[in-house]
Amino acid sequence: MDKLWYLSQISMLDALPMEDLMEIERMAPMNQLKKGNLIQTPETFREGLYFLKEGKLKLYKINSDGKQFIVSILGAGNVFGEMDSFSLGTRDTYIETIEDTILCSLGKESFEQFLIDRPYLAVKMMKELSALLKERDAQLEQMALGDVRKKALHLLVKLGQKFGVPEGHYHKIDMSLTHQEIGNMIGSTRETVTVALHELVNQEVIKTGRMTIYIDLNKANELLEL
DNA sequence: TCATTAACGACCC
DNA sequence: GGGTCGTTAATGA
Repeated sequence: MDKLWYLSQISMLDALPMEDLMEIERMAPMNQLKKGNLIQTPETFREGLYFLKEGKLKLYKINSDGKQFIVSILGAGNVFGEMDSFSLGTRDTYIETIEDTILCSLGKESFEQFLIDRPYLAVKMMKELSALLKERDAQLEQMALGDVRKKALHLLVKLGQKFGVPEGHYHKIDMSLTHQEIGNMIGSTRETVTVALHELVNQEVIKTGRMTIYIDLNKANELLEL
């Protein structure tokens, strides 16, 4: 597959002229990684900017009890990384591939110079960041005020919007999702998630299969409005 | 009252 | 046999 095509699919870069994409391509080597690969820990942190071309990553932290909290799931087209001038908040996180993944990395020096030469890219990055903030806000509200059923539903809506592929009046969430992982994402336990999902199935908001979930986004949003 | 803990059993690669 | 999923009784905030 063409490297330039991948770059043009990355939302933060999609406004860039072709010549800029070609320059990034020259600067940023491409890495292929297998599923289940731990690509960063708080100890092995490296500055730089990373573009996710294909596959999915999970970003998570581990608390003192050894419990895992999944901060975010990134898919193709997402960007992560950290350096002096700005931060995407990934410094102290573990980052692990949950699918076979193609990653493109840009060193700190090359990117900062690239950004200084192209102010319009900085504006684009601010838009990305503010969208991210807004999403975090909504998530925070659910985490603070909702019961587990609402937290789970809100999470599934987000995943459905990001990774959903239409199938009938449902969206299939295109990734392998265990109850344990959902628990890790909303700060709850597997058993509670199982019960909560079962209730949602009874309300016909979602359908479940083994490690897959289908969600009716319209019904789900109606339910969250209440 | 809602969620966690702990435990057991079933199902399926 | 390990990972996933369903259930339930006891306990906690």
